[in-house]
Amino acid sequence: MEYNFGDIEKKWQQHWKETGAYKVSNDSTRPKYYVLDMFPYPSGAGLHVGHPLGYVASDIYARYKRLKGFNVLHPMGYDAFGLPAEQYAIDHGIHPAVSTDNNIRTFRSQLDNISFCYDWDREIRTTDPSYYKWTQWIFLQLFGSWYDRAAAKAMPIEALTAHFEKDGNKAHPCPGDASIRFTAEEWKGFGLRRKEEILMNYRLAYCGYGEVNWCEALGTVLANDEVVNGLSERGGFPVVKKKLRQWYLRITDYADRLLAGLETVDYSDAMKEMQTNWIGKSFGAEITFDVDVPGATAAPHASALSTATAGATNASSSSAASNTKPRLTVYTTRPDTLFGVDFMVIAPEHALLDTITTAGQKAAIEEYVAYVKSRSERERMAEKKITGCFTGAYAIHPFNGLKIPIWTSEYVLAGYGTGAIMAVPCGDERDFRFARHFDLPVTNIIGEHFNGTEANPTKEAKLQNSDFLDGLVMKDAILIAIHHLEEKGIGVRKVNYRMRDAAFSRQRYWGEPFPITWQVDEQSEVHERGGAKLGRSSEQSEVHERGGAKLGRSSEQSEVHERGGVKLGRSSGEPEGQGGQSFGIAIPLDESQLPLELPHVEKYGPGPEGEGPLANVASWTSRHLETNTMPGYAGSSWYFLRYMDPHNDKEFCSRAASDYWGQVDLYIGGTEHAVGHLLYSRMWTKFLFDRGLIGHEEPYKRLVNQGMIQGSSRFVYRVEMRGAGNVEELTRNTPVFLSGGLRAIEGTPELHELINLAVKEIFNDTAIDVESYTLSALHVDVNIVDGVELDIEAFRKWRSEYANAQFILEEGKYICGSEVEKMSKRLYNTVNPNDLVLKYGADTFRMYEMFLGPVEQSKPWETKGIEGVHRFLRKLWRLFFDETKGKVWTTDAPTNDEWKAIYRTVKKTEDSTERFSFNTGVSTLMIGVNELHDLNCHKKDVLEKLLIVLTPYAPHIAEELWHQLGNETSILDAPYPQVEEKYLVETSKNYPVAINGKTRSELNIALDATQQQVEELVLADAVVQKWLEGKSPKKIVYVKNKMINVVI
RNA sequence: GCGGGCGUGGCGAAAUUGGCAGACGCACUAGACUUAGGAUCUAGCGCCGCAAGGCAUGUAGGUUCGACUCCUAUCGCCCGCACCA
Repeated sequence: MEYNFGDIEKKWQQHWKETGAYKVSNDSTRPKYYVLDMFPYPSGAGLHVGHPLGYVASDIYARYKRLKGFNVLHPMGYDAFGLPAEQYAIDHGIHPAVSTDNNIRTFRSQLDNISFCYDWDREIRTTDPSYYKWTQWIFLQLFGSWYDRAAAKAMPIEALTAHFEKDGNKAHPCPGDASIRFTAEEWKGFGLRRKEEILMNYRLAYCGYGEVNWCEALGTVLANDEVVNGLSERGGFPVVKKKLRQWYLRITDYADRLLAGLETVDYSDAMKEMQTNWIGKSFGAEITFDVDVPGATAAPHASALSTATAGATNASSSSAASNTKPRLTVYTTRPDTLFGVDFMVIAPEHALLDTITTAGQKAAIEEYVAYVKSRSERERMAEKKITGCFTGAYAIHPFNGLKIPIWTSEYVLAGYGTGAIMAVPCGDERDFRFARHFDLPVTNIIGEHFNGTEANPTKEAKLQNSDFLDGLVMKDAILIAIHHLEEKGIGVRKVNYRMRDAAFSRQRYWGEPFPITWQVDEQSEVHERGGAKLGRSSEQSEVHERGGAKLGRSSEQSEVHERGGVKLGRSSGEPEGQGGQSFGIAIPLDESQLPLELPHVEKYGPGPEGEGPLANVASWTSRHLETNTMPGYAGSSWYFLRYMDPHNDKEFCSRAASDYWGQVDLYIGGTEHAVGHLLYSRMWTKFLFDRGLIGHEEPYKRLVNQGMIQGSSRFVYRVEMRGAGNVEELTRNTPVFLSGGLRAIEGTPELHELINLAVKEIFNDTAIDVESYTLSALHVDVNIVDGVELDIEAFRKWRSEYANAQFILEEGKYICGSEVEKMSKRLYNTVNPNDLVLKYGADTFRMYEMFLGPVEQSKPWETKGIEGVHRFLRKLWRLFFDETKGKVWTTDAPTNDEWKAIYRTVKKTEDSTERFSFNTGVSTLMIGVNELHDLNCHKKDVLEKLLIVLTPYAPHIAEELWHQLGNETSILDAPYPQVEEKYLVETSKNYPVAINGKTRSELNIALDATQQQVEELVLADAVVQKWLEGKSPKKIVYVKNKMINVVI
């Protein structure tokens, strides 16, 4: 009886399906365990062998936990909204719903082939209205909530209006615009529109204008983590800054808790580090300096910047508009260096720039600002030139009254801190280079720690030239400096975050519609002018002038800092006029109107004014519905909850279900979601927790990041020749390839001669004489190469131009070159799991994926090695059945050695599985089978235990043999074997005996031997005697159950 | 530049707490069985050496009776961040 994996696997897959073997109940007395794979996007390309790595690992663990008696939730579904489907629709005219459906089918069949233990009754798709109904519902909860900073949790917006009615917003400063201040009386006096504008500045999901990452080619806005080096992550298209009306999530209010929560979860240090960096919390102070503008009395005129960007109206809020002297606020993490300030630098977009520029410097500043505008994001990132321009103005040092020149330079970013810095060249590298470049004097406040040629960012130096801070160690001076600043009323302690609020809308079709309608009241000019154009008017809104309440807060990258007076500029060449407008009142749909279904469209082009395609749908715009859709991460931010209660049409997830399943115990996925998906879903979870909708505030208890499977490319070497006998022409139609091993003698006369002879023979023409040749390496499909040996016939069929290819072989074979590269269709090094499952079976495939190496490590794929794993399964089979003799297993009682072998295997496999060391798990099973084979053991009692521990790795063969042994129930629920330690107890051990740390001999000694007994035995040993050469040892180290070391 | 990770045979790797380096597998070599072998089995397989033995975990030091493991420096590769004040 042979191991016929094809039939066996088909049979059991069918059986498990019919018996609902993977169905999971929420009602169980067993302890729960939740294993989750990161939500896949079903791409059109299908899976290659790299994709299922994490799925196999989580599947093994889920099956293992089940055998261990847990009620295991292990679901799968599809994050199916997204750009590629829409891009495909644009290119091929196929509706995203259709292509997505096709992709899911392909995906599913590939998954089924590998036999995962998913409960498919719980499958979810983000594109399903019964799913996105609840995405919309959660959005409405976010919209209807604000973050109470005092209580450090999200609260319903009604609680906020109650505060306003009572005390105004004194106790709850506006997170969106700190300049908004009002009393209870004023609040009551505001009209509806004004009230809504104010509330919008508090909501956790809010609408505003801001600079966003706009990708023209994709026609959409991208989140920060979707932009790589100024290009879109998908497709690599250029990304520019553009102002658009956007929805945002106020994730910044959760920054501290997202940071603190990392202490409570089991993620890799690298992952925690990435998230921590992304959040970018820093401590420091904001310091305000008086500014002296020589010769300035006249009202500010239109500056270079505001001319270039008509939308930049924020200047109206800057101090320029008032009659008071201008003041400059900087953010610094090093207030201890206050006396080392030699100049100030403000961002070229800084609102104060026009105001403080002196008449004499005006032309120079205009020229500089124009230069900065001309530089693209990419250029700024690529070449870090030192540039800048003096404004003519001076800041006044608050303690010593010195005049500090104010410069502007692009190295200071408008989006971080206050958009202005105090430059301390002796302690900051960039400041120092700037000072050097412009020949500015450098004050040394750290004495010998500063060598005059290089800044020293130390915190350990004792301060000098620093007035009241003199003699203090810098790190101690920080708090003292802040204290003085606060006392003087010119500075304030300040925590800053690098993270920005998350842009939460896309100008696209294939996403969740926002359950929002826009009401445009009688006061709104937008209404009169734009009708359904929903605030895309190209002219200025009057809101600013009227109320000064700006909704124009923050994109993810460039934030409007009202207090610091930074205004947002725009790159030149963009349409004007969307800055800081209002856009009517956002009215949430009633819960009963959900889901707001995505209407069918035939065309996917942008709306009349650059909105998403929904703006072209009359039935949509007539209802004044929001035309943006939600971004890819909306549906994936809470999906792990839906799996717990997937068919609930009353709630997103019942509290009973989420309390039962709780956190995801094990979450497996790639690192690419480190700062995107993981932060967003952590925030959503905290929000749902705050609002009492779930009982835990971290979604994923343990996160494991699988490594990437790289491709192992194969190359053939085409020989291009010149010479007599028309060889060039001949080899053009009949390409000649040189076996890779022969490259070792490239350039030698031997190879030249070899090629010459070979070509003469190939073309049967003695007139041919090769004068020179070059080799060019070409990628060849790895699937027609066995290890490194090319299948010549398959190669000739691979491409028509190689149909009559000729080969110069070595030892009758064509050997390919190889190189590890990214796995990619383009490099012909992708391998489809389907092919391997067909050839070796799913069990072999699963085990080989694991056998490759540690799950978390990246490693290249080598198909050849799969045969070792396959041989192992066949060897296992032969413990039960012989090809000719048939059944060989018996019910005889096992010997002690056999028990020992099996229990050792059980113990080590369990240990490996528990540690996620699946590669050693597989090798332990191999060792076990090898041992049983050597013992010639075919005993049922032993083999049964082997099968159970094998089940998570190779379920089909385990189930088949389990039944062959006469079992009636499924092995999937068999009890995991208990190790009987008595068989593993040893009475003696073969100790390695080392001389000076080097193993020289071996001695079998009883485990309970004493030091003295051991010393006697060791000294009696012939090998030790030899090494001692008659001397007596200095010392004999004896570590029980480990080793013996004789020190001479 | 900053942060994190990793360097072990021809290859993928193992060594869980500082205790026999290279388990397990691929590839390779020799042999057996066989009509056949891309099946199976047996043996070998880090490097140098006939051997005794020596040398070996990127490199150089250190701690220790003992170091792949800990410490210091250095080189290389991978990942993340990158004017963050």
